[in-house]
Amino acid sequence: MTKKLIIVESPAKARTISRYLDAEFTVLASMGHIRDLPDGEMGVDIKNGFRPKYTVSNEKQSIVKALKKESQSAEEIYLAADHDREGEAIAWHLIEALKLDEAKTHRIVFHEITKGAIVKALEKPGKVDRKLVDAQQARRVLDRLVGFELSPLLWKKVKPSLSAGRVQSVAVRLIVEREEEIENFKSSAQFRVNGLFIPESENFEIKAELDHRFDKAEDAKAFLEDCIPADFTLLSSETKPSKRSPAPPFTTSTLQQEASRKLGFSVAQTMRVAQQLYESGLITYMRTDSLNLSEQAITQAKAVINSQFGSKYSNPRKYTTKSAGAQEAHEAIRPTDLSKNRISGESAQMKLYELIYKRTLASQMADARLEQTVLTIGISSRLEKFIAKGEVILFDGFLKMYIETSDDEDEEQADGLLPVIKPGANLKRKTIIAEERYSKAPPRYTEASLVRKLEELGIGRPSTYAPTISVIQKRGYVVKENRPGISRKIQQFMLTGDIVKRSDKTENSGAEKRKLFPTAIGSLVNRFLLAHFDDILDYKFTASVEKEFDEIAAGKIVWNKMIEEFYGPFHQKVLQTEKESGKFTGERLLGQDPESGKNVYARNARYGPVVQIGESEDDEKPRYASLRKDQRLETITLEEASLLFSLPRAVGRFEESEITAAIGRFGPYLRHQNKFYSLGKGDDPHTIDAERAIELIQEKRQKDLNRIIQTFSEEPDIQVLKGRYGPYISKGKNNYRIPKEENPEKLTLTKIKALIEEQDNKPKKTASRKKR
DNA sequence: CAGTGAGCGAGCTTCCGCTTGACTT
Repeated sequence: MTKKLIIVESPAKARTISRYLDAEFTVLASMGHIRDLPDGEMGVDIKNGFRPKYTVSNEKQSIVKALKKESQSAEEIYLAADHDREGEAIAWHLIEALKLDEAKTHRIVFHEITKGAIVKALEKPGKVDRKLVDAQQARRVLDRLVGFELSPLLWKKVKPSLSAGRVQSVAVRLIVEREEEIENFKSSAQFRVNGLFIPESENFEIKAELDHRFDKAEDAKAFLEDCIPADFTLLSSETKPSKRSPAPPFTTSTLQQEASRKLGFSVAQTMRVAQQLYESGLITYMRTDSLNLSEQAITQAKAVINSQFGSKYSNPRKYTTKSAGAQEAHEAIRPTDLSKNRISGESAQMKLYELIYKRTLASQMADARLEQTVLTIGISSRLEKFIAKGEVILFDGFLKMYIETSDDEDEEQADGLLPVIKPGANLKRKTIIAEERYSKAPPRYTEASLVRKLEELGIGRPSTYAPTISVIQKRGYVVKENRPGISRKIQQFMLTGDIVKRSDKTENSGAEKRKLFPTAIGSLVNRFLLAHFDDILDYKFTASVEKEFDEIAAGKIVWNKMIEEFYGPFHQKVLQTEKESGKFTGERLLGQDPESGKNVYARNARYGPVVQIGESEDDEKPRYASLRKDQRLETITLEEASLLFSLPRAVGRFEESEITAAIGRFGPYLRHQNKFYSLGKGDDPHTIDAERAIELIQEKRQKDLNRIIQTFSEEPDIQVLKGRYGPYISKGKNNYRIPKEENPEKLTLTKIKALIEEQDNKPKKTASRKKR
């Protein structure tokens, strides 16, 4: 009975649209692309104009079948995939795979899901733009050729199962190069001087910083001493108005960044929660690069702001996208109903919704008006000046709703209100402090800041940011980790009363939380690819091929011609690298071992980076030692290598057995009678002596003894122990729960055996189902 | 959990960009 069929990409969209239309319309979803290149082979006929071989994957079979059935009975078919390159291709694949009759098939597009927009789109149907489809084919084939020729090369030259691609390899490069920048960064210290002053006849402290920083401690100290007899006078007081504007509404990338900074969400978590909100109809589509808000949203925002804060807080705005390669098929991410300021549901959903709600409304609010005041304070004994900066909010505007955060950790913050005082006024000095401050290396990437960088370079799309971040971690190129910083001494001089006192302190610097670090294999693959395929690893590669895709879409060049021009030289390089270069281990000659005179190398081996004494070809096997986690193949020195070879080291004897010290996967440890004892921060495996080692062993034994609740002479394998999560039963390497109602001290051996039996046989409890 | 590091050779791995469930734990 259906007469008209509309096909969109997402089922949530299909549901909404069908609500707006009469029963003569059926709206179905294609669930994204319905066909693609096959999984297990290249699927591109290189000799015949790069003709792609498209297949319908198993998981899409049932969708295609359903769409086909419905389309055969429909009088008119409207293909309403997104209005961008991929959407156009989806529409074309639908025609091909469903064998649609061109005469009754139409292409329609809309950028917001409102009744008006859909009706308007239906009124002027068009045809699929084959040139745009060709541009998509070029994109698809290029990515396949690059990925499926470079990856096998890596399997041969570096390690099996690795991968390379236009997007992921650049993401890894960014992280490797940032690490190198940090490694090469030379931190320098300068003395910053801050003073507290009180104006005459005022009861107010002014914090001011000196307009000069001192390189040397003695200069900083001399300055403070000069300040002892000095008079302080206000030289000038300048006030000027300023304003601050709200941030635009969210795109995928900015949502990921803010959710990471404000809520601590990973990129994948943000997308998972956003998807839930989208499917519940609470927000618009979450994979978008558009800043656009629909007319209806802007109107509703205005009404909500007017009624909640008054009309002077409202300032309807339209934002335009600046980011490279944006395709703008959707709206910005916003609540579907701006009158709903909170939702019920899981905590993560509520938090993310609130973030989106506030950001959207704030983007439609008035600028904040501020007044900035700068006071300049002169010193009678010196030429330098103290500067105090103050900022007062005259009108809060959007700040009432939302304040965007920044990645920059130590942004200068202006103080609040400063008193009105006249130039020429005298000020009393309270304390002046000169403190050493070290310059900071560039920050390591977080998942979200890496996404921002990729977007800036025009690499990847909203739908691939999260998968890309996860694939480079899955391949082992990159790890997300916390790392402790190092504490260092800070020199500080303080002037109070008439005395300059030295008062040093320590600060912890360089501690990292959930940051991305390159692994040994990540750095190695990056070096290999850069050495042979620097053009593809070029940060501008995507931008330059995108330009050609645009030319294909404009009909200026033919798609397979463009691919041909790329593939020729690329494939030559693949062949040449395959033939001419051997296995790539990143081998470096560090020098000679002073004992044997043999060569010392650093290289990547089967289980990761090692240092090696002697040649692999020699009859006598080389000696190996693994690198520590904080050491890198590219930078390790001969001295560091010889230190690694000094482990495992014999420390002494205890109870007739040898104690050895070494560094393992979990840090430094002692080994004695096949038992392991972790070394803490205070002990170094290279220098620890027998006395200290025995002390540690006995400490650990005592601790273990305290853990024992029950043992059984007839079954030495079985023990009842106190653990981190309460008492438990241990048998060999397995652990077993003790039911709450049992007293662990009184458990009999028979009862224990029954518990073990019971838990061995019963599969683990299934987790409670997720509510929907 | 605290080791390994060679080579043989079969059979496997891999890209990016659209979109959701259907599977476990």
